[in-house]
Amino acid sequence: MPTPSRASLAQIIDAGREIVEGSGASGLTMQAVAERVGVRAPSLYKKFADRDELLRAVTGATLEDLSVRLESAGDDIAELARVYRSYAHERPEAFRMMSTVSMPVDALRQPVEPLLRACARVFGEEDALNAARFAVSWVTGFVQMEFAGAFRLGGDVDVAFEYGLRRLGSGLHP
Amino acid sequence: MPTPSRASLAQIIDAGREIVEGSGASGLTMQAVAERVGVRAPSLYKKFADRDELLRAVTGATLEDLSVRLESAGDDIAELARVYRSYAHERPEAFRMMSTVSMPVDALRQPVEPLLRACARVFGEEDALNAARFAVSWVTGFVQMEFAGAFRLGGDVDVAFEYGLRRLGSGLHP
DNA sequence: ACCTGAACACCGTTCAAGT
DNA sequence: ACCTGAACACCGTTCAAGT
Repeated sequence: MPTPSRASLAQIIDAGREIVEGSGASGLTMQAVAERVGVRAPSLYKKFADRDELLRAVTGATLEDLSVRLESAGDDIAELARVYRSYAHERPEAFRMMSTVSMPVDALRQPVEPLLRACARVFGEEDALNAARFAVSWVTGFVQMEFAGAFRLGGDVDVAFEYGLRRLGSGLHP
Repeated sequence: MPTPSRASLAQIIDAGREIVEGSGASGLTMQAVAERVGVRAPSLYKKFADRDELLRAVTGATLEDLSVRLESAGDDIAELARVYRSYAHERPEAFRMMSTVSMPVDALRQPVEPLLRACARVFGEEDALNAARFAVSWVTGFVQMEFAGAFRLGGDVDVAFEYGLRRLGSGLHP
């Protein structure tokens, strides 16, 4: 007779996200997820082809989370960058996975949407994509180097970020 | 009686770099390195405390490599960025490790030196550090998103890079 | 001094057998 | 239908025993 699955997909993903926040991506093992969800590791293969698919699902949830955050950030490019960075500070491990786990294109479309809109408003449709790529490259790189400890040798990092935001502004406004 | 070690530190690191280029960081196992160097895995622990230390050594070699490249790139910020990106394209896996493996501060000092000099020349000592961080954040983020496949949804990536370089220029020149 | 086999704990993954 | 124990291949790491 049909048996309902003991752990829903959403439950598994949530468990995964909690583990990531606590022990990083390397702590996200099939066994750890299974245990937290009250099941044995092999059962997870009913929902995910392999660990990589689970990583993608967890990262996908992070991207959706971030999207919501950015949506409610308004139309200002600088403000979007600040919200992006503060999200990264809030969930450093999840943030890392965004650039570590290779995601399908569709998952990346949504979170860039707000920035794309902001850029289109300021520069017109034509330059929007290039401008958005410029901005997103800078902010992503900044946070990543910050996390990598590359900004440890002097100067205030928050000041450097605001400096960058100003430069971004004058870089984008012709 | 004293026995000379069968695999030098340099040989091990070189073996590691070759493996990385072929199979990525995840392929850089103690066993794979040991085999390529003609020794058993436990022997490697004579030279490295653990796998992480080996990863750092390999990444350190990459950073030195990159430094040499950048040194011979001249004093132009845009040119430095181009050289940086082309190095990343040449050794994508090694490049990934630069932001994945957590490195000691000292290892990061050398490769930024040329950019720092270029920025000091253009903006003076005072703004050099902030300007360098702005530039390095952008170019690092750009290449990383390029590798992550974030730039797959339209537009030419090379064009976007040159666009970014122009924006970087007008962003940095007040 | 350096190297090794054997062992341990821990992975991901498969699959036949259970309900 | 879903779940599981057992098994396999593969890790990192330790250590006593070999030369």
